[in-house]
Amino acid sequence: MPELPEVETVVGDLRTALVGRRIVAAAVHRPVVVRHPPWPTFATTVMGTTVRGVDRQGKFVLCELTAAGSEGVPGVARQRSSGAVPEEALDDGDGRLVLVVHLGMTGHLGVWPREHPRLPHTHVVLDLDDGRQLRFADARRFGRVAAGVLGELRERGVVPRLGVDPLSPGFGAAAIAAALGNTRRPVKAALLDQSRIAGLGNIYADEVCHVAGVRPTRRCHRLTRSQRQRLAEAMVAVLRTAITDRGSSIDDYRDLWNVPGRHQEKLCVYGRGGQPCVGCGLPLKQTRVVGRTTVYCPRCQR
DNA sequence: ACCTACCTGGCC
DNA sequence: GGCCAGGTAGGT
Repeated sequence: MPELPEVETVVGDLRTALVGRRIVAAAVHRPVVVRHPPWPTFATTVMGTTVRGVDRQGKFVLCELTAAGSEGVPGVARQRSSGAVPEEALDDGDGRLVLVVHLGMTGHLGVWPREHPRLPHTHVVLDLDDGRQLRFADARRFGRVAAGVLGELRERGVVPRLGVDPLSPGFGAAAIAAALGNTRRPVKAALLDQSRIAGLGNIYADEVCHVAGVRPTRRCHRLTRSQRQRLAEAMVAVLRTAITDRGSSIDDYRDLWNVPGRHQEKLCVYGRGGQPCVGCGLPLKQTRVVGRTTVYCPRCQR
């Protein structure tokens, strides 16, 4: 399942593959995956645009597009045509035209030569000016694509308000710890709540709790200062390591070229219910918290 | 703050 | 043949 590290991996690879490329054709084979604007306007919105940059907000992939035909027009083309521009230099304002992709559970973005056979369940195909195609495939169709001005997409709820991004340079451990809040809900609920903390899903929420030594069932308002601090630090450490490993491929996640990540082998608790804890050897407990399968060590996590 | 629908491949 | 996986939206 694509969570922050998988999305970050895809975003980095997309940046290399797409920046500077023009979208010369757009085909939607399964209109229901296009969240906005209604097909076929989606196709005309992206057609003829050039990709200026690729970044991420939580699990949302944002490809910044120039308006069609605006390349080289003074005052419209921006001073960052090289593609080697650092991420921070990108306009993160709501005025930019963006192609938005959320991968949901089984969504996949691929970049392939036009003649390369398509993966099953390929719903959207964008032809690029280098003879390759950006393809969106998704067996379970929980994923969505959209295009438009970011501010309008926000107003329409296509891109929701997201909480702090644990890897954003703008947020330190204190801000992340505060974002957990003081509710009586279990800490796992807060970790999964994208409007508090953006980017964690079921896999990394459990891993973060394990590394922090906190039970996923612990209520937020009962967290000690030190537990909050450890959770904040664990988020950064777990997510960064997973990104280094190019994400976790449990069942479906693959990168742009269909290559799996390698972090699944390093997961401490996810998918390991009943197996011995890497810390103490006691069998890991598998339960259900806020409707999600949850695994933790009853000794190492309090 | 909770519940259910959405979806399909994989597994018992 | 039926159930389960889970991110998000939308409803109560």
